[in-house]
Amino acid sequence: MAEASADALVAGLRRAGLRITEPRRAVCAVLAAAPDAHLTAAEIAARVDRPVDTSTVYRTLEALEGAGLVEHTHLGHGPGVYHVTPTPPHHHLVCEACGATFDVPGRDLQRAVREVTEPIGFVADVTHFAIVGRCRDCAAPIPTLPGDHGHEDR
Amino acid sequence: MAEASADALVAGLRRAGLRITEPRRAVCAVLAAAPDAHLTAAEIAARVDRPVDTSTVYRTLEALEGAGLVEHTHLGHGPGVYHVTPTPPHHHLVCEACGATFDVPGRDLQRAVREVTEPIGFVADVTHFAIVGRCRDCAAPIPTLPGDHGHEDR
DNA sequence: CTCTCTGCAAATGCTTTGCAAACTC
DNA sequence: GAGTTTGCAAAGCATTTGCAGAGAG
Repeated sequence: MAEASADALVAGLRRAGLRITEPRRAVCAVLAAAPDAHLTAAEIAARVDRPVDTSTVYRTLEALEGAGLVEHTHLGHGPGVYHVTPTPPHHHLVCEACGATFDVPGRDLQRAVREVTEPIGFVADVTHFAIVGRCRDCAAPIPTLPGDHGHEDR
Repeated sequence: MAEASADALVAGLRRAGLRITEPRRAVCAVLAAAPDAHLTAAEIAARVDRPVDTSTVYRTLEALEGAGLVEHTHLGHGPGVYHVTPTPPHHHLVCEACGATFDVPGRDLQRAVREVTEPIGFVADVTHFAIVGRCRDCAAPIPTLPGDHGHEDR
């Protein structure tokens, strides 16, 4: 088991003066079990052992986020994804074609972003939104198809 | 500046083999009238002179986007925003506190992003998602400086 | 025992879709 | 006239909210 144990998340909730319940424990367990994954609220609800209502999942995630234990991000047009707050800042890349996601260290990006945003006094949170594009497998092939604009989404 | 006139948008639709209708003309006019704004589909529907159904607005925007004349972006948790494709690639900054949006040239950012994404063969579209954070007024304990940059839309 | 949290159901906001009629080419 | 497009209405998702009862402290 990793450092970001379910217990740590539960402890964080307790520290925030919130009550510890079975549904909350279960959500924490799911998050802790996949510290590197990007899970939607629905996925979390599905992975939980005992049935937990979607609204409870959202409320729990909201509580965890408020305590700084969890972050949520938008990886595309779909639902938001949640994950335990990572120690090192990182950025998300999402392939708009196949939906694959990649984590990249935010160090270099953070520096570059700061160069652009600092002049106007903007403090950026690089981790919150993803950069979309196309991964290696989806980018190169199919240069031009006859009569096709190549704009398949979804 | 390349005036993104309504006629240019209409011409683009025609070039794409699509039909020119009053609703489409009207949507093009609204977009052309605010080339630097980020409009939601609902806002476009509201600004149009003759009543145009929301679904038609979406379908028209989809057509314009497919023709490369319009882009849409997610500036936060809310609805997506649309604007005419700008000549120079640029990026969006959104203040999570006051909602102000800023455009920054994407040149430097694009380069930095490429450094990070190229090793894994990822082709990024930097313009699609916004970077959230806090603008000078909402973030800085620093007193106000003269010569503010950035412009508010929305 | 008190007050928070849960589950259910219904509501909300954004976007998409089916279909017959209207319109463009 | 043929094939797109439109408007309308309704369906889909993701997310939020009201409320009575269950459970934590």
